[in-house]
Amino acid sequence: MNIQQAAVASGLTPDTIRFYERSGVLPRPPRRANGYRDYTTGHVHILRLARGLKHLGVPLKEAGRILAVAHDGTCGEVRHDMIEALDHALARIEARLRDLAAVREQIEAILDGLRRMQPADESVPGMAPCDCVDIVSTLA
Amino acid sequence: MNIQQAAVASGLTPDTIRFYERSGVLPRPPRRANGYRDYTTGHVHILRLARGLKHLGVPLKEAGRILAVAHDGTCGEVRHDMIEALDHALARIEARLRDLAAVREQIEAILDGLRRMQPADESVPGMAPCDCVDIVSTLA
DNA sequence: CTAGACCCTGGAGAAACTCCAAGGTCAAGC
DNA sequence: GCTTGACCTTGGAGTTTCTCCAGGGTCTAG
Repeated sequence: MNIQQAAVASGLTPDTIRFYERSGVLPRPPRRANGYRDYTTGHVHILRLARGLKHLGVPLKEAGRILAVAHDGTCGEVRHDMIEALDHALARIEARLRDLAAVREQIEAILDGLRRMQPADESVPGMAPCDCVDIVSTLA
Repeated sequence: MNIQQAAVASGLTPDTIRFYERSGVLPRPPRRANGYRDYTTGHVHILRLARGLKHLGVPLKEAGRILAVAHDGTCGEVRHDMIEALDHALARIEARLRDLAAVREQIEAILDGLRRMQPADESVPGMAPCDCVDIVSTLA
């Protein structure tokens, strides 16, 4: 699998993947005769985890350590520290899930306000700027 | 409420809040006689939304438009575009929630592997580096 | 009235991408 | 075989989004 396919499969971009590799965050995939990177489904698995850690705001340096364990099962770090890092990541995930649920509610409320505003002319985009102070300001 | 309190209440840092304000992403709060920014709970509400959008990776420019609607109910943009932007944000949230759940499973699997490794010497940190190839490599 | 913890602004620095130039590779169609 | 367009490579520059000072003012408690 070439880098483009790995990117699509993992939700990252080829540029990001190359950047991660350059930075030592990702394991280097083997190269084909022509020099192209050659990814396996195992690599994609790691790429997806990298993407998840990125979404959590885990610094690349720490992400690299976690990915190393996931990839070849060796932790250069002490096992105790590794477990701590992973527990930390888990806590971040829980907090983030709560966060996002709250944001979803906020956005749904705003959308609801906007939609109730002018139920007409839905089919006409490019209208004049709208003013919906009363409706949306009730959301605070 | 001063900027530090607003920061704690919203989960952002004072630096980030000032940066957002400088960038035109956040509404400018009133100032006290001494020049200090003075935040209300309404502002905190907006700050929290800003944090959520940041977590989603929404670019600041787009976040600014959404926050403007949430703050004073006016969309300088056309309503249709605004709804589109918010729908887009909602879709991002759903995808992100799925993402994080998957990452949680991945991390739990790795943790499980690490914990099963050496059930002894848990109380002794600072041990030699560990090697757990067999256990963790079964996770892929 | 002093010490410590805030606040302000402006600007430098860092982290994590993102894009581009210059050039090689490949698969499809003529 | 040859062209065309989409991919790949590297290295480096540019952008976004913070993050951290420096230098100075303000506030609260003892």
